[in-house]
Amino acid sequence: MPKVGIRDVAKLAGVSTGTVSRVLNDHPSVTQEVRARVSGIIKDLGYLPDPSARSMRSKVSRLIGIVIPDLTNPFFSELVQSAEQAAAKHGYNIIVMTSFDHAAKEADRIGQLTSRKVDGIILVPSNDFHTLKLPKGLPIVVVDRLMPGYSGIASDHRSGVRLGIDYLLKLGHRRIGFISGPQHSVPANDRLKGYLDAMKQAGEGGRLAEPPLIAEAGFDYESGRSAGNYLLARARNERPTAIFASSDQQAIGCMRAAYDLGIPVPAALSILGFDGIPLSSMTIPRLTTVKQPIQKIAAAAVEVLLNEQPVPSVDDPVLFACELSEGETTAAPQPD
Amino acid sequence: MPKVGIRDVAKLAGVSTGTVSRVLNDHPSVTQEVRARVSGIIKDLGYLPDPSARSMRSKVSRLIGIVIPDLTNPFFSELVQSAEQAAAKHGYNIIVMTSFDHAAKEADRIGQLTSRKVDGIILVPSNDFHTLKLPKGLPIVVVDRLMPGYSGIASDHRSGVRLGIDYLLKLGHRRIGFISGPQHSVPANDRLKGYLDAMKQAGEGGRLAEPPLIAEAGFDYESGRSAGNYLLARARNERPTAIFASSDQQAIGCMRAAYDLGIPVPAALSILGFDGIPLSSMTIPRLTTVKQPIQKIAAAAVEVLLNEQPVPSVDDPVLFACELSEGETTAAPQPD
DNA sequence: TTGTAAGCGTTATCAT
DNA sequence: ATGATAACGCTTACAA
Repeated sequence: MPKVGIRDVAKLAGVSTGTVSRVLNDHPSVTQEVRARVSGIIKDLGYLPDPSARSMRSKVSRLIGIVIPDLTNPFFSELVQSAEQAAAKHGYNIIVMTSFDHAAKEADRIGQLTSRKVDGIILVPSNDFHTLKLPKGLPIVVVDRLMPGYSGIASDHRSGVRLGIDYLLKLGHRRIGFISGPQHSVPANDRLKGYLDAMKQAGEGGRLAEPPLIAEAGFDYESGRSAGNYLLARARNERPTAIFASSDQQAIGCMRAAYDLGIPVPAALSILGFDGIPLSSMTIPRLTTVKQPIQKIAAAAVEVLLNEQPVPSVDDPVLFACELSEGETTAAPQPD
Repeated sequence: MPKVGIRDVAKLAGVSTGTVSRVLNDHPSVTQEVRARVSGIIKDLGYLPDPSARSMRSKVSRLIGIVIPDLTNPFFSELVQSAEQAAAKHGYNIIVMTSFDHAAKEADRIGQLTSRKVDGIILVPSNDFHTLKLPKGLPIVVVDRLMPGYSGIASDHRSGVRLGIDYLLKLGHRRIGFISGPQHSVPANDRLKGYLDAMKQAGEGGRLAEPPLIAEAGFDYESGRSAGNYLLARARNERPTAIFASSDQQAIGCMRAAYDLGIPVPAALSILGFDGIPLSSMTIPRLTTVKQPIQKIAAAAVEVLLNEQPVPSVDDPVLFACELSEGETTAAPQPD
């Protein structure tokens, strides 16, 4: 069966290819009657416009690229899935690419997407993003790890952390430890700032966050575990009664550390995570965590790229509020 | 800066556009000298061929579609990531789509990919795949959940399970429970068969697998948990000393159930998972599991689509061997 | 409102 | 081995 093209449709409908094209693109200047007839024929013939030909003329590919550091990270896979959903609603499709947090790979991926003529790119920059020059002229929205100078969308990490700290304070904790993320990570720093702010404001009541109560680490499980070991390796009345981790994976690593040290959670140690990945509700005990609104972020990113939402100003990113998800790893502290 | 096209390259190189095109496509009939000169100009000008124009003429999009039930499932996200890697090596990109295990959505996605003119589709069918008609003429390789009548690539679930059972038998277990996957799932059934085979063969030594030692469940955490509860809700000398789950998530749910019942793992109960997702090494204690060779599967799928590997015959799928990953959830059984 | 026709940037055919 | 040129299937001025 010879493939059916726009001409076949035109011929059968008794109109010109131009009119068919107008119907295809919802151009207003087509009679209801003609539109109906043409649409009918299109359906009957099962005609599908060739996206390459379309894109070549119109310069619109209906493709969105998304570049993330690691699809294996549940946070990012949920982000991609949400973006796919949002894009599909608008007739767009998603090309995924992984940068492995490697700036060179990332630049390469972005180049590929550019030459693919995608209509926009959703980018979660690699951690050494500073090396990166983004192509001008192609709409790019930076997500999660905001970059100065580019419009971005993310959770409000800072106030999200505050949410968590306030919760711990309310439970009665005073020696609250913090596992921060990697030094150069923007969200990691925002979270750290949130912690410092909140502790400072807690003032005399909350013991000042001294460096010893802060451990720097990667966002991963193993780093969380060793950070936990570090924070817990001191006398009982010196060590934190609660630890706030910058990621759920860290928090789970920290649970492991506590377990290995024979410190019961939450009886002798409360642990709080950040992200709200599905995994967080599968641990034993279930992790209490600050949940990021991933779907909102993804939907907003897509809408910005499709101009359904104003492009956020370069120095004023769109931030979505986090919410606390109570699990079983937090409780009131034991007296010393 | 006016975009640089093939003509610009041709002009500067003092050749025709045809020759440039030949260089672009590694056509053999181009002098080394000319090829070098043209390539140089291409680099200098930063010329990137327009994929739409290319695709329109050549009918090749250098795009591969991948349709999976759920990107949030770590098994599938690793599959997608591996496929992206493999495709990139060949200059191909990946369009991801999620079916949410919904046949209608799945059909829609496949339709989209078809009209996108992707060069091939990697499909993990939804669980009610029987409703599905795959388009003829477009290379499709079915992965993981094999479908009778389509060429497929997967792990050898059956012998993978056997691997696990043999391991448990060797540890001394005889009452080995099994949490199966959903009834209509092909891999679930393969795993179940593997279990029945192995137990049968264990013969007198291994107690015959009666229905009560088998619990049917979804692949998810919650199902695993209730299946675990079911299997463990009996007198100590009646209940299994080891449970083999059909997925890691089930196994983790089962760990949870055991924990809630006060049954220590692995002292009083060994638990074995299946899949080998990253999560499996993060549990407390670390899960022993049968690991699927996801990367091999993804790479093979891509190569089949690109004709770099023979298309597996319709009734003889390519199966890759699993391997056992020893964790801390398995040990010799306690005497009754 | 609708038809006509000129491209869009390549690749492929046919000469040379 | 290379050049000239006609498609590829559609969108979009411009005309009618």
